[in-house]
Amino acid sequence: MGKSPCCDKDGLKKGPWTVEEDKKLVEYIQKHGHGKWRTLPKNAGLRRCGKSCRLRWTNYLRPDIKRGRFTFEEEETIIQLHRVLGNKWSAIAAQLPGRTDNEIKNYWNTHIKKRLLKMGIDPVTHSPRLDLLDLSSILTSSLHAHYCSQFINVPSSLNTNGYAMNPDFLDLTTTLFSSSFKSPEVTQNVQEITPEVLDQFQYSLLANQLHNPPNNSHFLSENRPMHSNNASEIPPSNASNFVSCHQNPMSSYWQADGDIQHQYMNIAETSVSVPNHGFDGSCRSNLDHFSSGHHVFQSNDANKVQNFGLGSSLSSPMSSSLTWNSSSTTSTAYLGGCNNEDRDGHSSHIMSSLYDAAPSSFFVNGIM
DNA sequence: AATCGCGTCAACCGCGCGGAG
DNA sequence: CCTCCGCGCGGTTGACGCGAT
Repeated sequence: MGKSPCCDKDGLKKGPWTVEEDKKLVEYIQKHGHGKWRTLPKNAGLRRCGKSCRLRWTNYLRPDIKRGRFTFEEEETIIQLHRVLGNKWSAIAAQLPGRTDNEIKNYWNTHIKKRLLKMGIDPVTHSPRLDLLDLSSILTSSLHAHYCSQFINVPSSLNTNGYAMNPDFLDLTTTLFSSSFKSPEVTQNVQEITPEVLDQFQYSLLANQLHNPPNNSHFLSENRPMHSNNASEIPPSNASNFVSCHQNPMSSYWQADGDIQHQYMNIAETSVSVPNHGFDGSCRSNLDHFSSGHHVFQSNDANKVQNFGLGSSLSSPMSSSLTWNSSSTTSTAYLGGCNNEDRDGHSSHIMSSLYDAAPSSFFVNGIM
């Protein structure tokens, strides 16, 4: 037996609501409360179906509806929750007072989803995928690459807080990629990354960051020796900068792991790999956190990374890391965060946020 | 000025779940 | 149990506005 329609469709109005209809609905609900949606339109004198009335009320007329653009914090929360909950819009909406599931769904589909895709992030799995990366748009900013590669300090316009750009950042990704991605064994759906591509990518990230600085982030540079790691150092001195920038305690946290402090980022994570000086190319990938056969770091050998590709999908990688050792340094790069430490105990951290266009807020802290 | 293409978002539609009888 | 009903959810549609041509 088929389900009976919620109401008789004949003679019922569809389409946009008029001011008059809104008024009738609001007045009725204020007087009698909502619920009984099937009978509500008749009682309220509306030629609409109950479903339409409910939708109009919950998505538009409800007094606690919040209007206006989504804030940074709201967007960040949506991304985080979507990563955990998927397309459970009502569950996500429950965490955002005044926002409706419909509004969040629309905003996701029209803004966030596109932005993630453009950045090479799979909006379903929240994993980095280079095959989704809109290199053309990113490389547009590589017109500035030459400019960016020539300076060490951030231009004065961005240097108001005395923060200087870490020059080593310019070498970071290229070294790792050129050391690790020479294998021809690039599987299907995995895009090979050449040093040239990476050069452009690396510089364009920087260029994009410099030309589109998110209003809530800073370039940071801080010489901070890390001779000892005790509880009092967690979070480290720069963590407060990060947290305050995002004003969302969910967005990052710190964790001690032996001699190295790890900085994690919970919002959609990206793959920012940070090789250090003296890197000898001996890598070890840590795939423990990956729950599917597709992974970002493909390892043919327990101790060496032969391929570094972006897999077709990742299922819920809560965090992932790439660890490598060289004669002088130990580094761990996280998707979304990185921590470097050399033999002398100096550390550097790189964080990326996916809030704006291509990784929008890099936190570059400390250099030996 | 007219047309086209695209982005946005309110509204619709179909489906499924849970409760009542 | 089974059926019906009310409701909520998520996917999709289509009207509208705006910028580009």
